[in-house]
Amino acid sequence: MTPIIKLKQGMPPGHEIPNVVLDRMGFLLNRSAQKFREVTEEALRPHGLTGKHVGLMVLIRERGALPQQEIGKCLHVDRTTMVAFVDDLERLGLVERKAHPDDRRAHAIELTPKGKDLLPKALQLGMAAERKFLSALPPADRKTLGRILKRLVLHHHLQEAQQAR
Amino acid sequence: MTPIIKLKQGMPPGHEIPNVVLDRMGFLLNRSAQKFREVTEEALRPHGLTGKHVGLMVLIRERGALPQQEIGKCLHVDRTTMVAFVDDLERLGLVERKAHPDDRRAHAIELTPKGKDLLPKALQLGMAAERKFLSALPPADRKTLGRILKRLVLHHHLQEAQQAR
DNA sequence: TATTGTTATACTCTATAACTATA
DNA sequence: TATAGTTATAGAGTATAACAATA
Repeated sequence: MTPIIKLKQGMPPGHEIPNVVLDRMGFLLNRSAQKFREVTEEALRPHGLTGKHVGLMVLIRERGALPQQEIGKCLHVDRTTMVAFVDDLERLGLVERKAHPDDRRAHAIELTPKGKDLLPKALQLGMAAERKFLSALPPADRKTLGRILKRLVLHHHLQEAQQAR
Repeated sequence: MTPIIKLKQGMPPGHEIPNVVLDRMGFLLNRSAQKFREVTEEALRPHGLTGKHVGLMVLIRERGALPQQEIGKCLHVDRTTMVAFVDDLERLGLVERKAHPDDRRAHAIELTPKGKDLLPKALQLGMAAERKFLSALPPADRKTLGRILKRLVLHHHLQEAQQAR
């Protein structure tokens, strides 16, 4: 005999996220960021890349060759962490540490031909993952989410830059 | 001589976040979640708590004594990770592992009087941190952000629950 | 003296595998 | 046989301290 009152589709009873938790911004942001990373990494894994790697390459494509710390300051990545990221990309043959023309301490990180070649494909995979991640939202909400988060992140970035002087 | 054209306030030249980066949802979500955690942890540090600890306590207050895995499923925390969280809170004297009435394998995690006492204060600190974090946004946007993220997180939670059968 | 890149190191967050005591 | 809790362990992600080369 099938029960007349159905359980909410696909939800094991008792494991719903309670509202006290769903109303906490920290929980929402953490879960969202975590899930997004999962989806993106799954999409980029065949190329041995993460979203951060792709972001780094996009930045270089837009700005031209940059020293590691310059990249780190734009992407909010520590200089010691930058070493590993650039190591990864260099090992994959996607970027190269060239000599910096004005400062012999610094490197100029450049995209290799292979990097320039792969980047559009990687970006495409990343954007497909993003669409998949946002698929539950109506298009207007996707745009709104981006707008609000952008404002929030810019605010805190600016604030930290002011404190750093 | 003061320059007539002022730099954008507080922004060291060249370290703006480029638009190619600001348009990536992964970057926005990661930075937001990371910054939120910073602000929250700063507020709760005097009590030796993180946002997750407070979330755990709130859940118990709402639902009553629960086994660790039950809590973990609501908060999306692995059972091995739950051990450490409950250890932390027990060490602080805020929760207690009681015997579960129906299952001698399981614990019933309860708030101690000290936990019940501290929780409102901890929640208050957490919410103040949240307000500080969101202060750059107009009130309507704060509400909208919560609504959109809630929908997103619920969608993925539901989807994972369906796949887990 | 300060800065770029580097290494070694450590800390947080999280998950996997294997164990124990129950069910 | 499966499950609740535990332990040991390992992997990401990130940061601090100290160092060499250079500014």
